[in-house]
Amino acid sequence: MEDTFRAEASARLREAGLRATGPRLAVLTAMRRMGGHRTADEVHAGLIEQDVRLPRTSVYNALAALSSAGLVNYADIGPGAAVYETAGEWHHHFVCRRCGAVLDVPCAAGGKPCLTPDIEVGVVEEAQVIFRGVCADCAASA
Amino acid sequence: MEDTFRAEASARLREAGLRATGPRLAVLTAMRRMGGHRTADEVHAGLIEQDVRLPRTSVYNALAALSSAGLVNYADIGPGAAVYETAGEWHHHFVCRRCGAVLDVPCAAGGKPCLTPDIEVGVVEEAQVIFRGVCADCAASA
DNA sequence: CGGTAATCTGGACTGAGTCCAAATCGCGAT
DNA sequence: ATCGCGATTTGGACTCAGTCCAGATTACCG
Ligand SMILES: [Mn+2]
Ligand SMILES: [Mn+2]
Ligand SMILES: [Zn+2]
Ligand SMILES: [Zn+2]
Repeated sequence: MEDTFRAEASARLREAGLRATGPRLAVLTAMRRMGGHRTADEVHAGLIEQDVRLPRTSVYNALAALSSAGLVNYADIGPGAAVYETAGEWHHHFVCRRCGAVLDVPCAAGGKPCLTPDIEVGVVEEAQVIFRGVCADCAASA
Repeated sequence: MEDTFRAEASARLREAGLRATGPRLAVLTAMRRMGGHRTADEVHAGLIEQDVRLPRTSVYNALAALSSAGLVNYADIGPGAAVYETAGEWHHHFVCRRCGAVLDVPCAAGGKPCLTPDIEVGVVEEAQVIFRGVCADCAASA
């Protein structure tokens, strides 16, 4: 199970023209174990906790590679804050201005409808939708 | 003209429950003069160039206030990169991964399903859409 | 005009993200 | 299996946008 998981990941990395290296598989495994939205440093800490010693820089490198291979999704949550999550159903994010919570927001039309701007700007590779506001919990306690 | 501009801005700040202070009006004036998408530090530099001495922190404070008053728009362009622009027609942005260019993308008002989440997450105050890819110029020279 | 709370200031600080050159490793070719 | 080379990792230092704080100022109300 763990092995088939790593084998599949390796295959997908190579499909993307990337090498299936130790750090990349380690990061992916850690992310699957931790789940949810994680910052690069949280992933790093998670690895250390499991006695998987890996330089912080390598985590950044691995995340970039995994992201470009489509194995993890990247979400820019605000200045100086980015989170990663294992790639699943495409969705958007809601960020609470008060508590910083990040909530998943299903994409209304399914697929990636937002990938098509109304004007010709170039090759659009991804569209990120971020809702900002106050989450239900914070709104309640105010 | 310059005076009516400042008077209007003052009024709009007060409408938003904010004080019409020197730094805020100075920043807004500088942004109008410079135009386009500007980082906080570019605004700061622009002010210095006009012999308007203002601490960097104050520019950040002013931009936050102007943003919450709706006089300038804020766009999160990537980790550690945010740009501001004088508020006009609401629109989205395309960011080129190669050259970093930021292009305006008109918002097909109402046409984009993603602008309204279809689950209850809380009070949504804004939805930001960021397209990432390779701009036409960069695509041509490759 | 004061009084007062909002805002400004200057400076130090934080920490996510980046950069680089030497060492290592994955993998296609032999 | 083994080799060779280019992709990748590593460790460490570094950058610099953004934040934080406490004392000085200032806008605005009565
Ligand atoms: Mn998510
Ligand atoms: Mn714009
Ligand atoms: Zn919240
Ligand atoms: Zn470009």
